[in-house]
Amino acid sequence: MTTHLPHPHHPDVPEEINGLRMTRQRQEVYRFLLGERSHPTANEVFMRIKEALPHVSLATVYNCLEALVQHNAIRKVNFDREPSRYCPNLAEHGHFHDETTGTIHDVKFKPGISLADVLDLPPNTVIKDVEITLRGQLT
Amino acid sequence: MTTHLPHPHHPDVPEEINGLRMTRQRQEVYRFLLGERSHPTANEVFMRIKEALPHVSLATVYNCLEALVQHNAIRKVNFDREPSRYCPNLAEHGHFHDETTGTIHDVKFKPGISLADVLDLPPNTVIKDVEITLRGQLT
DNA sequence: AATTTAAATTAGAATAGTTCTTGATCCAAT
DNA sequence: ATTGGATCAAGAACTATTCTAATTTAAATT
Ligand SMILES: [Mn+2]
Ligand SMILES: [Mn+2]
Ligand SMILES: [Zn+2]
Ligand SMILES: [Zn+2]
Repeated sequence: MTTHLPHPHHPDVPEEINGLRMTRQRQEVYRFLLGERSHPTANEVFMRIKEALPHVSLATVYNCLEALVQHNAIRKVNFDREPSRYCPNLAEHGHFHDETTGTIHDVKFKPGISLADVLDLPPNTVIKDVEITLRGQLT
Repeated sequence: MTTHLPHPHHPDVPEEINGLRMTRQRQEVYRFLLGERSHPTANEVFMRIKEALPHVSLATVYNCLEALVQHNAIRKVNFDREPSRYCPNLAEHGHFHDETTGTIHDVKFKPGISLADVLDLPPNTVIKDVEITLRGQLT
């Protein structure tokens, strides 16, 4: 193993996000996700940032993704038991899985809609997180 | 390996469900799920029906569960990447995960509510399946 | 600037839920 | 009774993810 030169920071990603120090690896992961709307998997992130960081490991990609999720910089989304995917859209939204193409699309809530209006929730329920997944076809 | 005596069918489960022949193993899996509201995992089903079928294998439980799901007799529900759980409630409903107790509760939709009323769906979208998951606390 | 301390990264092993493979067994139809 | 297809059982294989341990990097302290 060779020694590494210090990694310059990328200009368009801040040095810190929500108290998380942005190392070079975290920057590459975060920057790639910001420009992606495809909800890539950890492995897809890994293959992509290897172009900029040939020595990066998959474990580090998992570490970076987890750190970014923990600091609310990105979101982790799951479809059934498929590999987890990662989403840079921090607004509350759902996910539509187009079965024809395999693509995933963000779906916004209509303005002014609250879940309590739609769901028959038990009393004294405090909702911390909501997940809405749709499967179907774009005709 | 010893030879097995023929297994009698259980009186309260039909011989066939939606075209799926109900073997003794499928009957035990199905009958246990019908009486459960806890959304058990495959392993929990396995441990429970072993009491009635000591020779049953975990692979068979997975096979039975998959067959029942495929024939719309039960539903498979996933929470993040936790082990899959199985639900006998065929009505359209969501799942509330109580973080305090770890229990899962079915959540009905309010009558007369359509998803198109709530979500800003792209045009020409045909929804085949919806999944709503809530996480929070029952205070 | 050198030293110390802590955080982050890496490579590979380990984990765990699920699926697959293969041979045995069951069952319906001939 | 025999055949053929479905089902089952046991264990191996698979795979996304997590863990471990050693190294490297960065921050903090002297
Ligand atoms: Mn992946
Ligand atoms: Mn299980
Ligand atoms: Zn998204
Ligand atoms: Zn349910």
